Amino acid sequence: MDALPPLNVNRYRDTRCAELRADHVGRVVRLAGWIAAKRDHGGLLFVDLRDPTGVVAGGLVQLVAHPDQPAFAVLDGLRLESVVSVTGRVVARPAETVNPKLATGEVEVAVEAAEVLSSADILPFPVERDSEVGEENRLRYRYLDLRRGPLADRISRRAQLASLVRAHLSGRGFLEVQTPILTASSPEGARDFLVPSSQYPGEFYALPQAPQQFKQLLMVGGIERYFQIAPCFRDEASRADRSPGEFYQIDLEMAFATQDDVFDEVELLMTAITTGMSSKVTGAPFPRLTFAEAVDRFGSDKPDLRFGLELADLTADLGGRTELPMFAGAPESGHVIRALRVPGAAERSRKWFDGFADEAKKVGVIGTWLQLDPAGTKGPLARRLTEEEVGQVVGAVGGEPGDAVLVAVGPRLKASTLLGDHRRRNGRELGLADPNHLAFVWVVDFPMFEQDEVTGAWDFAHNPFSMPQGGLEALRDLDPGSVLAYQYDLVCNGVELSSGAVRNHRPDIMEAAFAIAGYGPERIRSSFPALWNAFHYGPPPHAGIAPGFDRILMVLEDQANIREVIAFPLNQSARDLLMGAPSPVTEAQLRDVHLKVVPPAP
RNA sequence: GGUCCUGUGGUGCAGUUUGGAGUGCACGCCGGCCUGUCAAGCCGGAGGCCGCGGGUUCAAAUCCCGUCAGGACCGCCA
Repeated sequence: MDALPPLNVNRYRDTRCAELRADHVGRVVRLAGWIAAKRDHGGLLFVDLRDPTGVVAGGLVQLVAHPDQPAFAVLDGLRLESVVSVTGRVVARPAETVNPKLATGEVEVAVEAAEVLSSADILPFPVERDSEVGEENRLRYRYLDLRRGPLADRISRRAQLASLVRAHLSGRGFLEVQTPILTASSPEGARDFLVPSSQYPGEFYALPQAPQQFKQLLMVGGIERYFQIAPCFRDEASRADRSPGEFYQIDLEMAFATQDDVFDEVELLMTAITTGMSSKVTGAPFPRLTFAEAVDRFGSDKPDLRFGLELADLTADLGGRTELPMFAGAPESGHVIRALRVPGAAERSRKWFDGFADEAKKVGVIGTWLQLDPAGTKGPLARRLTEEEVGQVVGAVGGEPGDAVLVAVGPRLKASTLLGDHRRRNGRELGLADPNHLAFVWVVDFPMFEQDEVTGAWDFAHNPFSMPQGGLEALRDLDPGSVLAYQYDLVCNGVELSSGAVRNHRPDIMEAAFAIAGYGPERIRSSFPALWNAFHYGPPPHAGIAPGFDRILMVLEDQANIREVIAFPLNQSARDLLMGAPSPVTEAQLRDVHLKVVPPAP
């Protein structure tokens, strides 16, 4: 049990539930808390009192009231979750009634007096009982959900993570700097949340999507190492691991630093976090995969490395060699033939396999398969390939009787990620991933540019401020598609925890990069004036990263949904069911900020 | 912007596939009994526009269309 916080002894209480042990027997104590449960025997009333220490920390004690005391009627008349202050004597429980499930189970408090501090209405859902409750209700009555142990525990772990991060990074010489919440809208990235200015009609602040430009400006300002547990705001759709609206990053940046320097610091930080907050196994240094390897071997830029099931490449073996046009023509059209083993899937329904083929079709890939039925290989490929070729496919993926082999033919990224999605889903369904392992991996060497499929135009694949590998020469001499960026992701158990980069601090290289993306220098100047100007007054080379604070906690706490590690989250559609946000405002408020609402056309 | 899943007393579910009386389970709520429970037990009771609107049908919780709400995913998230 963690140490209890200091106690203010006052008229409400002089002792906490979690403190009560056998050596308190005989003492008269005053406790305050919530009525967690009542067991009424007519001539005897048991009340479980839960105080703010919480059930998780053992803050639950049994009170006993007898009908000859006035306290009996007081407690008997209260609903669950009412708040009381009770005075009574700590007594040892008879040996046969000791409750080993309670930390305080050797004793109970014989109530002499009870004062009602507040009484509760009928509850919208059971608070104490460990039952499933719909998430809508949990969000609407978040304060009741917080009283239930698990969420409260995660919120307390969140605080622990925050102080651990601060202590560690401060100890490593990082300076915590707060950056503005009201700033300027930036043309890149997600949609901004806008805040209208009352002083300047028609002008707006924006909430920062990340303190990206500020942290780079801090580098120019001579701060050598910066960090912040930074709120980030993006007006974008949510996912299970992506909170709509707002989230937190452990934002950090280092001057005169290389990619390896950032990796070293982050490995120290992550190790401090995992050893301090988890019994899960991990090890530094973290392995590194290039983006290309990650896609080729795992079909994902955020692979879960806790299990194998690597993709096999059959392009060289089967491409151009068979009678099948879809295979035969693959190499010359620049397509790949990739295969994934799905353990034990030979007997899956036709619908399941057809579903795979449909998914493939949707992304412009041919999806086909083999079913390694012990009685004979089935599936469309079995009929079309020679026995030797079937053997090649099976051998490449390590297929065993009873498995299925999914095969995708198409453009490299699309064919691979299609199979990568199945790898991830099957890994989850089959329980292949060791839940006690944290498989960190650096994914490095992301491409600098990507090409629009339709127009053929090049654009930045990720952060336009990343330093291209090879600098000016690479931008000048290489095909844009083969320029790599000093851009990296930290991935753990299939979750993208952070993204970072060595920044491009050189205006000349920046101009060259923007030129490839079709932008003139005036575009940089008008879009990022502060950074552009600052970079003309001696910016140091710098690099950084921003691990997602909420996501780290999700992984540590084994939560599938990010709302489970946030005290007051928005729901999937970015509504706050508790506070009722967003909400209309008055005409007067709109006038103040010079806005008129135009309802969307029906 | 799109696809899919869900919506049944206060809560969590079953019933929907194959239309036939609001039929059921657990918890909670109200009342009664009960002196050792700890998910207390026993007896009784109240509580429902089956999310909402429209359609098909002799008949709709059930089938169809629309809509609203919650969730998962795609797009999106430099």
